[in-house]
Amino acid sequence: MTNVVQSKSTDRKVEILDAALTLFVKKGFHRTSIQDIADAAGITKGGLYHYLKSKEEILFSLHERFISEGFEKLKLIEEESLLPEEKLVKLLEAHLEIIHDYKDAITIFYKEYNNLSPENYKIVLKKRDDYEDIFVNALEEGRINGVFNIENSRITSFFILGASNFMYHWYNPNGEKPLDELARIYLNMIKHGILNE
Amino acid sequence: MTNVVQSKSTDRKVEILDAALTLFVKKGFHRTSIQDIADAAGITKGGLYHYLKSKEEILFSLHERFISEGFEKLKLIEEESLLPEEKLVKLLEAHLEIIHDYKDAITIFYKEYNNLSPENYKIVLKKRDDYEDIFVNALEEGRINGVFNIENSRITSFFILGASNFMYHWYNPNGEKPLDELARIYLNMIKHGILNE
Amino acid sequence: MTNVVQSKSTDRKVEILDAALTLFVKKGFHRTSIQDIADAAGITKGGLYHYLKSKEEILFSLHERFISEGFEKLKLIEEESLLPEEKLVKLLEAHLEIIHDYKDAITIFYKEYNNLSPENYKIVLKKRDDYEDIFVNALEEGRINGVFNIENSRITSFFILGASNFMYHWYNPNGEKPLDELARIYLNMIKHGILNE
Amino acid sequence: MTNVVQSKSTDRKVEILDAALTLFVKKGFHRTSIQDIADAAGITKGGLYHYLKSKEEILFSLHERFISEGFEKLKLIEEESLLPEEKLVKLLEAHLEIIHDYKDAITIFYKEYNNLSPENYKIVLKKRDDYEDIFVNALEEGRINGVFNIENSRITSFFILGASNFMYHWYNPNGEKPLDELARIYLNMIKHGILNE
DNA sequence: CATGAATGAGAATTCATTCAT
DNA sequence: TATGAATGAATTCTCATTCAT
Repeated sequence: MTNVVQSKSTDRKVEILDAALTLFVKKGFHRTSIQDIADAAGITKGGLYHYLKSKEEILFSLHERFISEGFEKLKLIEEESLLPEEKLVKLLEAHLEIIHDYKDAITIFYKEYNNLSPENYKIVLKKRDDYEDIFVNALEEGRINGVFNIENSRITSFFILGASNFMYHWYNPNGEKPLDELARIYLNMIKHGILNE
Repeated sequence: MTNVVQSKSTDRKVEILDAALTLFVKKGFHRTSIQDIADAAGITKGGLYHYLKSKEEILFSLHERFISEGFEKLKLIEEESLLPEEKLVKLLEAHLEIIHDYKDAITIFYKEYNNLSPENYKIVLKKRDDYEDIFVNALEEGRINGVFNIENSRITSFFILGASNFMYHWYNPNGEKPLDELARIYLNMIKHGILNE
Repeated sequence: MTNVVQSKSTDRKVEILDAALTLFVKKGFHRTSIQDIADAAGITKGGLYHYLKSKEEILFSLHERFISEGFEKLKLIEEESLLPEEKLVKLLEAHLEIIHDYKDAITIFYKEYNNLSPENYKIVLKKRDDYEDIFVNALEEGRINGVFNIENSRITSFFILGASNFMYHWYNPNGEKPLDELARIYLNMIKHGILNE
Repeated sequence: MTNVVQSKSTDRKVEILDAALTLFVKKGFHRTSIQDIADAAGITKGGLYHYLKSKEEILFSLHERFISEGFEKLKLIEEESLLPEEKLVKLLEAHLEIIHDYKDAITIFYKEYNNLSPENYKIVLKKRDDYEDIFVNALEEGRINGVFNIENSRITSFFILGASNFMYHWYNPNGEKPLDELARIYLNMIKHGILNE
C-alpha cells in the first residue's frame, strides 16, 4: 500500500509534519511558530528549512496528505459496481472512517485553509470539490433511479457531509460509542429520518 | 425591537465590531491587524482602544453578540407549550434563520474561538452548550413520548445541528434557493430520511 | 505654619499629589500612568490637567514639597546661635525627622529625579546642594574651631548624610526602634565611632 | 582570574549588557528603549533578542553580574581568619573597591530593582541580604568580643553601608581624592567618629 | 471645572526567513 | 545536512496630552 522503504529525509519530513499538525490543532496555525515546530520535531529552525520551504508549505502538505488519501479511498468505492443505496452506505462508512483517522487534519483543514497561498488554496479546494462530487454523483444516481426520495442531490450531499463533518467537533475516539456503532446510527437517520411513522 | 436611541459610543463600538467581523471573515483573526480594523472603522489605532481593550475582546464581543441573541430566540420557543415535533420544527427554523442572519459571526465562531482567553473561552462554550441543550431537551421529550424514533438525543442533536451548521460553508443568501425552501428540504430529510420506502 | 484656609483647588491638587506619590513609590514613575493617578484621586484624566499641566510637573511638585520644607527646617536651625556640636546634633535630629516624615518623597527623589525636565532638574539639584551646604558649613565651623577632628567637611557631610539617607531603604516607622532612639545611636556612632578605646 | 577564551556569543551578550548599563545610567531604565540598546551595541533589535529574551532580563543580568562578583569578593575575606577589626577594615576596603568598580551597576541597582520581575526581584534581594549579612556577622563578632562599642550590629551595618553606598552619588573616580585615601578617611570616621576627645 | 473621545508617537516583542560556516 | 546568528517587518498595546462640549 505505502512505500516500505523511505529515505531518511522523507522520515524526517513526516516527523516535522506530524509535530506541526499536533501543534496546529492545539494552538492554531498562527500561534504555532516555526521554532515550536522545530523544537517538537527535535530539529533546529534552520534545519527544518531543508525539508520544507515555508510555513505555508507545511500547512499545504498537511492538507494534501489527508485530502488525497481520503479522495483515493472514496474513488475506489465509487468505481465498484454497487447499487446506489449500498454505494452511499459504503461511501459514508469510509467517510466516517476518514474522519476518525484524520480528525486533527480535518480540524485544521476547516479552520486554516484560508492561510494557504492562492495557488495552493485552489488546489485544495479543487480536491475538496472532487471529494464532495463523489457523494453528489452517488446521490444523483439514486435519485434518478427512484431509490432516493430527494429533491436536490447537492443539497442532500451537503446535508449528509455536514452532519458527518460536525463529528470532528465532538467525536472522542475513546468515548463510549465505537465508530461503527455511530455509523449505524447516522446511516439510520439519513435513511429513515427521526420520525416514527 | 432594538433601541432606537443609542449613545454615540455604542454606535462607534458597533461600527468597530462590524468592521472587525468583515475583516475576520475575509482574512482570519490573526491576519487582521488592529490597524486594519481601525482603518476600516475610520478611527485611529489608539482611538479603537478607547472602546475595546484588546483584540481578544473584539473577538469575544463578536461571539457574545451572536450567541446571546441566538440563545434568546431559541429560549422563547422552548418556553412555548408545543408538541415535540412542532417544537423541533420551530427550533430548527429559528436555527436556520440565525445561521442566515449571523453567517459571518458563526464562521469566525467555529474557526477562531480558540483564540479567546481562557476565561472568555469558558463563557462562550457554556453558552454554546446551553444552546445545544435546547435541542437535546426537545428531542428527548419526543423520544420519551415515542414521537421520535431515535436512540440517543444528544447524538441526534449533533446530527441535526451539524447538518445545519455546515450550511455556513456553502449557503449563499443570494443563491437560487430561498431560506424557507431550504428549511423545508432540511426538515423533510430530518423527519423522513432520504430513502423511498 | 501652613495655611489654614486653602482653596478647593489647592485641596484637590494636594489630593492628586498624594495619590501620585503613593503610586510612584509602589510602581515607579514610568509604570504609573496619568490614568492610575486620576483613578486614585477620584478624578478624570482630563480633569487632572486642570490642576497640573504635565506628568513631569507632578514629579517636580512632589520634589519641591519635600525639599523646600526640609530646607526651611534646617535653615531655622542654622540661624540659631549654637555651638558647632550642638548645631550638628540639632541638624541631624531634624534631618532624621525629615526622613521619617517624607520617607516616600525621598524614595522617589533619589530614584526618579532624572525624569525631571532639565530646568526643573537644575532647580531641584540647587536646593539639594543648599540643603547639604548647611551641613557642610556647620561641620566646617567645628573643624576650624577644633571641635571636630575631620579632614574635609564635604566628605564628612556626605558620610553623615549617606548613613542617614540610607535609612529610607530599611527604616520602618512601626518597627521596634523609635526614631529618637535611632537618632541617639546614629549620633553616638558619628561622634565617637564604633571602636572601644 | 577571568576566562581568557570566551565564545563569540558571550562576547556579544557582554557588549549588549555594557551598552545597556551605560544607557540605563544616563537615561534610566524606562527611558532607554530596546532600540537604543541595540543601536549602541551595533546590533538589530531582533538580533538582540537572540541573546536576551526580554528587557527585564537585561536588567537582571546587570544586577547579577555585579552583586555576584561583589558577594564572592566579600565571602573570601569573611573566610580568612582575622581579628574583627582587621576583618571589618578589609571588608570595607573591598566594599569601597566594589563601589569604585561597579559604580554604574550600583546606581541602577538602587534605582531600578523594582523593575525586576517578582521572581528575579526575590533572587536579587536574597543576594543583597547575604551581602549585608557578611558585615553584620563581622560586626557581631567584634561586639561580642568587646572590640566594638556598638549596641546593634544590624543598625551599625546599615550605618556603615549607607555612608559608603552614598558615595555612588558623588564619587568621581577622576576626582582629586584617590580611592584609598577616601577609604582611609571613611575608616577613620567609622572607627573614631568625628569628635575631638 | 469637568468629561470622554480622540490622537499619534513610541514601546516591547515575535517571527518567518536567510545565510555563512 | 545542519546550525546559530542575524534581519527586518509587522504587531499589539500604552500613554501623555489635547480639545470640543
